[in-house]
Amino acid sequence: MSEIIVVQVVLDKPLSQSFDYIWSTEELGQSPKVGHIVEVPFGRAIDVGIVIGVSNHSQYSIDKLKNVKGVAPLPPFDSSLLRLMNFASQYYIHALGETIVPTIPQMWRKSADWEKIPKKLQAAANKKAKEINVEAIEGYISVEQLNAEQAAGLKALVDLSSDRNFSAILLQGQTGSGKTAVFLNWLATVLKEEAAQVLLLVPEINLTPQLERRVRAYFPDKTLAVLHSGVSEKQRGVAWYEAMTGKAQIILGTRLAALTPIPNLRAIVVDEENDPSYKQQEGTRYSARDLAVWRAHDQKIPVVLSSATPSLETWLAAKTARYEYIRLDQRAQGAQLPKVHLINTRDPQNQFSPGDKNSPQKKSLISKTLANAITQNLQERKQTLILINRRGYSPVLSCGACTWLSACTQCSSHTVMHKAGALGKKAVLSCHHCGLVNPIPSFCPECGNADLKMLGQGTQKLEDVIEEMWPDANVLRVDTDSSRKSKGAEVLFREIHDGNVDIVVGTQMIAKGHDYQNIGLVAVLDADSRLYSPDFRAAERLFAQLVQVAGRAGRAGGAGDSGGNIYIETQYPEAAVYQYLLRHDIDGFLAHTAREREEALLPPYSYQSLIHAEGKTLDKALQFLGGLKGRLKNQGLLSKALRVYDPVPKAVMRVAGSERAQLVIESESRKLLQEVLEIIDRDLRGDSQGRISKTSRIRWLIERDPIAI
DNA sequence: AGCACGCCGACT
DNA sequence: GTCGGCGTGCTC
Repeated sequence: MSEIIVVQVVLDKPLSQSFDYIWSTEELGQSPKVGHIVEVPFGRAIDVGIVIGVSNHSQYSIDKLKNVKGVAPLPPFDSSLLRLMNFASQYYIHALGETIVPTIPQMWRKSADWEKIPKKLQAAANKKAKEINVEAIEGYISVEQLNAEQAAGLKALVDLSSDRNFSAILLQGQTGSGKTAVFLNWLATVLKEEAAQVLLLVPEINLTPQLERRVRAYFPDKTLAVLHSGVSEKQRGVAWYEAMTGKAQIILGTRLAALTPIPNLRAIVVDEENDPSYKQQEGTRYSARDLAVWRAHDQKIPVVLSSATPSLETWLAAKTARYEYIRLDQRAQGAQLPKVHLINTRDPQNQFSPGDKNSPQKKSLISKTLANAITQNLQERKQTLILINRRGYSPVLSCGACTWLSACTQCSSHTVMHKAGALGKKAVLSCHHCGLVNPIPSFCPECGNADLKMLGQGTQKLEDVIEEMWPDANVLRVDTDSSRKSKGAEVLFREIHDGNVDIVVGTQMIAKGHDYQNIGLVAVLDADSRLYSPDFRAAERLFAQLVQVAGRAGRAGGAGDSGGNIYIETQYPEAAVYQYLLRHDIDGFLAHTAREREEALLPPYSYQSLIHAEGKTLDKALQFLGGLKGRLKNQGLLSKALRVYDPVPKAVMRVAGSERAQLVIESESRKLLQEVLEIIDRDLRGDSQGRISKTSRIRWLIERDPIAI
């Protein structure tokens, strides 16, 4: 009888250990390899897991071991991918199985599907062959079409990446400076190597069919694998397979693509690297941007971080020569930077007075100065984009007689009024935190008064106001509600692009990566509201968003074109974020922010971590974290070098019925922080089942490098 | 995490 | 009498 084979398998459970199984080579038809995706019985269920070790003995009694039931018809994960997964698991303090399994597309997680897979792959291949023939017709943008600056940027990139070594490169340039053309041309040089594969990461909302088409047009003879949550499960499964088997040369996707197996990976691009959507906010809370840099370093390949407004982390690294630095400062094709106008809403001159003609019936966020500018822009037959960061009709309903405000029964937040037709047939109150939708009461639930008023305004109400102020204009609303109703945002963007719309009202969604041709004016109505957040990154995020929307204006660049205008309504025009924007001084703003952070010892001058706690009552959550802090203190772990703050309630303290608190830990030493987080993990696990404390019934979570505090 | 097992409270 | 609450322990 041949020797027994035991494999260690990790599963998608919050358990740090692996489980041993018998591997029957005879039954499974192959010998085991680390990285195999397998199906195993676990408890009374059948689960999918990853082989992380092979041996011929077990700590566990052999006769209690169960057999591996099946192996996925896939090559095993290679060692470099497993290194990446191991790193992510350790760094983000999440079990290995929980880190790996969710990155596997559904179709490869069920053995029932495994048999059907050859057929599916063939069908997909046939379909693809047809598509490519159509798309190859589109234009191929060659090196020759780059301007001098772009060509120099491309040459610098090629030079930096020619020696098969790690380098991280910041490619910084304004919207319209041609960053995309530069890095696509660079990727083309990398792809001259026959089997080479490249990874192109884009933020969530940027991965549009438009961009996909552009990439396809650049690389008509390469296979493209597109990975994001929007593509169907089946397509995702096929794309992932093509990436993993080397069939696809270009892997284009959102953050989840950062963890795709890519055996011949030669280069990575992270587009709009500062975008917050690179940070996963559930499960293993990784930063795809950071993992991309780690992966490039581990595999000794170049990674390009591209942005108009780099994150402070990246910008400082480039300034201090830890990263390479390539800049594109010209706006291509003679397009000018838009002129920035700050409208001080506290100045009565800017506001409507009751007698003004054109004054809206309803009280509106649109100031007189802005209204005049919009009227003029309409007369010039250019499109207007109006941004307001609030979905719905009215952010809160209030009682005219008492102090009642519409609030969610499950969360500590107000419920937003949505107009009839937006979320259902009738107008409703909806909670944007838990999704709860309730009918609108006819009377105040507190005092019975029937006079309920709407406070403030969202996209829906603004749409009404605009239709009233400019009755002849075609108005289109673009937000998650309206794009869900029609067939996705793409249809709406098409409308704008085709010039069927005069005024667009929408959330930040409309600012992302779309090349509108005829926007003469962009207005931002509630910019200040984004500064009220206690999060120290609020200004940095607002600045990046404003630069991005400003980039939407004045792309037409026709002869004698004024280059577009952006109007920002604010009560604080003197605030740094607006003043630097006024001068288009991105580096000035980043330098200013860097000084502030350095003084306060905030990231990137320190590293942070967050311990989340969630339970039945706020007190219990706070006590739980307080207890943890006490134990850390007793162990002598608190110091000037490792600061543990007091537990505090979260900004939205109550969500879906449970109450939440958090605790911030901060250190200048990444290593020290890591060590302490591992101690905390062990401490909390000691009294927990998975991630729920046994004694206090508190659900807890350690988050590394949080982006919102 | 899921799930079974087990021990106390108000109900057809 | 029992249905079901959730505290406790286990999963190779």
